[in-house]
Amino acid sequence: MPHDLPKAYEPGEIEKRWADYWIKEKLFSVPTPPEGETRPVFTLLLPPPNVTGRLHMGHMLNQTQMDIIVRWHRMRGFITLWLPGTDHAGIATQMMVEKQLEREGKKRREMGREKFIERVWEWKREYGGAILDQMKRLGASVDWDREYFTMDDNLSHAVREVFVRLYEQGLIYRGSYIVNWCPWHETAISDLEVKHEDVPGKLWEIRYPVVGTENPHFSQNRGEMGHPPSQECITVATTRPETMLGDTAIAVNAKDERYTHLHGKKVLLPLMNREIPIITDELAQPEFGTGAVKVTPAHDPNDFAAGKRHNLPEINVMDPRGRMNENAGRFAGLDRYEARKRVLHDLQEQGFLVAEKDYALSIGKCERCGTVIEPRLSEQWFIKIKPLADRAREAVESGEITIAPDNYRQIYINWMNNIHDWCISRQLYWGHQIPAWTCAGCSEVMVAREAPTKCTKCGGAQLEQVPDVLDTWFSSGLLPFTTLGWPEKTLDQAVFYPTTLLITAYEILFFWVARMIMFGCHFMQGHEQDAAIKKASGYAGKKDDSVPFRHVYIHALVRDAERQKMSKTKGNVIDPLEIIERFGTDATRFTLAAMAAPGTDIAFNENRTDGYRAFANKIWNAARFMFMNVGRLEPGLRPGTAEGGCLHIGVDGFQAATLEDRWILSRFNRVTADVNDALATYRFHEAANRIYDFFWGEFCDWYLELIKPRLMAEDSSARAACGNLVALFDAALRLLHPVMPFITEEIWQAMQEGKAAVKSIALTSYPQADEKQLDLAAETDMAILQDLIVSIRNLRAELKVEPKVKVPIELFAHEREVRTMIEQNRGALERLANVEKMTFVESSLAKLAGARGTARFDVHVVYERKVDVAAECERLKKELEKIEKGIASGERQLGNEQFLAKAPANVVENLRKQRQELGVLKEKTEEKLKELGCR
RNA sequence: GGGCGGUUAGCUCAGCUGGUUAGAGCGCCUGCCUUACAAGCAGGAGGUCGCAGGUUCGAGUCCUGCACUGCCCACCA
Repeated sequence: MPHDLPKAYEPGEIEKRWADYWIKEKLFSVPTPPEGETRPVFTLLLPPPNVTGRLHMGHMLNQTQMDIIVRWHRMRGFITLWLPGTDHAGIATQMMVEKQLEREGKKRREMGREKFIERVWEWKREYGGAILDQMKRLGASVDWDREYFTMDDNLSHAVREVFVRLYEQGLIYRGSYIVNWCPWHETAISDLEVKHEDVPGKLWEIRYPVVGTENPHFSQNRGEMGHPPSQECITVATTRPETMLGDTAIAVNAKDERYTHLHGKKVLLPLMNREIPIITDELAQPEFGTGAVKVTPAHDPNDFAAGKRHNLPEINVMDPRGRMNENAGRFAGLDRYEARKRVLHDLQEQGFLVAEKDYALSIGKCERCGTVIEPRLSEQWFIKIKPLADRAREAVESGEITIAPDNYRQIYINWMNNIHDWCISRQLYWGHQIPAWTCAGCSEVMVAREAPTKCTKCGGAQLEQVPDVLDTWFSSGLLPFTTLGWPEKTLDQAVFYPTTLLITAYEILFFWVARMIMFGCHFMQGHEQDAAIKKASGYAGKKDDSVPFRHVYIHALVRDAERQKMSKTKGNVIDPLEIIERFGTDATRFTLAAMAAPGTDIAFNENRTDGYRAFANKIWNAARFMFMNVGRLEPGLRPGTAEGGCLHIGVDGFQAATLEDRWILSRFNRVTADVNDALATYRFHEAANRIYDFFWGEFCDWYLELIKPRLMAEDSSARAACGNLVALFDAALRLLHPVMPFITEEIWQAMQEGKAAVKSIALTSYPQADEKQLDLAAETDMAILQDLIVSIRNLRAELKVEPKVKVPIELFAHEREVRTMIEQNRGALERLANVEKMTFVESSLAKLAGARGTARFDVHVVYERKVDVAAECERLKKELEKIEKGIASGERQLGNEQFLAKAPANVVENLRKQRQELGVLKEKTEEKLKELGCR
């Protein structure tokens, strides 16, 4: 194995090389398993990034977590499928191409649908792969052979099938309703795509004269805004005065006595000079404002509902671009805001404007372009959501799907309970066109799998497909089964569906996760009951399940170092590729993993990444140290096979010959148990930190230092140490691999010298803890030895012993076994504490200057340099204070009968032991204080 | 208007079901190029765990209130 690594750790070159290798060798491709396959299956669907996307930190966190989990499962023997793909992202992509066209002076509508779509495909072919290329740099171990695009033929076919089935089941309907309309995109968008923003605004009060009345206060009204009319008026308030042009009623509450006398009368709509009725409806609440409200059914959802109740006309006064249309009289053609100004001006001039008040309002904006949403009446397609949502809620309530962290479970359930019908049609070109055709003759609308040739109603042959396309989330909601071949019945579905896990950001819990659950539960009901598939797949015992996945893990948001949400407008976006360029993918991945405590957002701080690059460098140099020694002592030595993931004593070349061997083996098993445990519950930070502490703080700081003397001996014990080193290093690399795939691959491959049984460390076994390899005695002894070494280093520092000078020490051990243990590890002690001569004495040394006492031993550094008495006194006093505090609290508890009665035995036992040790320490410390003459 | 989270060392954060004297990294101070690593090694300083109550033998951890802060959801003119 004398494989020399370059002296400097340079992640860039290494990472690029292995990322290419993994793809070229198709290491993570998962063919449909053969008949009779019995290994457990792990399936994960990559949340498809938009084709227009550029990799950001959120993606990277998401992918790091997924890749960790995926690699971990693969190494534990699961058939592990991670399915990648991209989303056609209707609005986003169309916008991108439209902007491109704009620069050429072209417009989408002028170009026409077909040409435009062809243009989008061109764009997609050219730029659409960017985000997946960026993913490759992250090391994501996805199956590239199965890469999909949501507009692929097979997926589009599935989308049509789903649409038709839902329509046939009465779960899709079409109609004119108020939708969120984006005047910039000129399309409807769903509730979820509207972002609300609180802004200071105005509330205008307008009065509508009641037909056939006199204003009793006519004369007194002079002096108000404008010239008041001579009739009695009803005053209403609005934040969108331009919509008054489409008013078709005034509503008052039936219980509101102020207006009883006006029931059944009409008002004259100002500016439009249209008579509209006064209706009684609960829409008007007596407590609010004047208690009267204008009703504009075509521009407000509440008014729309009231309009339906009273059979009011619906007058749409705006066109798709947010300009007033022909229904707006002389305001036609004006932009809605210009119209607002003019309307207000005219109202005031004519005496109808009563007041203008400051008012805090929440306005909805299009999440993509920021244009203020116009609630607007239009014909759209909807999914009747309740039946789907009920089942989707149940799937989570029943535990068929788990959602972690737990609080998101309730959020999900609440949302499902308050859900509204989903508007799925978009007035875009780019997307899955709705499989519905309109007859030019009789206007009949037909939904069908293939284009019909003649009208089912009138027989006419002039049919045109409905121009609308489907909401992007409609198709992505189907991915868990459509990517596995649905609507055909496939072996892939039987094997890989339900997928195992979904890891995603909170942001798309409703957009995507909820929709997948609804669609999955609906369409995959009973899929596993297909006997033929079941038999062929060999998965007969698989739990029946229609859900798209069994577990959902919601990860945190990545913020900037100041905890601000990253956004382009703020200009605080951290580019992961730039971070990777500077610190390496491994260090960046490690940062994200180490900071990903469930439930809390991550403030990305590159200082941390810098620290983890240092960690990678540490590993690198430890490897160089290993190679140096192995090359010298045991060339040709390679790690064992590590079948089953354990560190096999003997088989894998590890021999627990010495204290440090027993200790490191025990510690390795502990860290292994902890890491496996942490990953099982998505505690990525814990997994990462445990490995970090083990590798650096135990393996490098202590184990490597401890075996150096053995390695230098050049005899059989040196070769044994070599064997241990290789076995441990190999195991540690496997443990770390899911988090830092590149550096572990590089070193592992070097260790294998091209003779490995498998093509990558990714295909080896993950370490599993073995309880039999835990060694409490070794851990206790090692702790004492470490304590002793640190104590001596401490004393040396206090005595200001020159770093290079070896000092003699005197030791007193309270117990014979401790003395024996120390004697047996004399070499280690002398080396690590820079000791030259060790002498045991028979009585306490604690009170001597240059000495330190613990409950187990006293150690005295023999050195003539005068102790700094004042500093020593200071330190001792502080320590004594601490000890006394400890004793006091221990005493308090141990003297408390309730405590003795109620606390668990081990707690009491530990406290007693601790109390006793503190007693010894206190005595020693006091004695020493006295000896030094401290006051 | 509802709901959820955060507040622990100078900074960034751990601390899972309450149990020894609350941890890490970075930064800071002191000393070292000790033959894997100065991207390193050794040692050190630094915290009344937001505030006030309560439950408990025992609270950073559970409960209540308050303060500050962030996020999500909501068709009130």
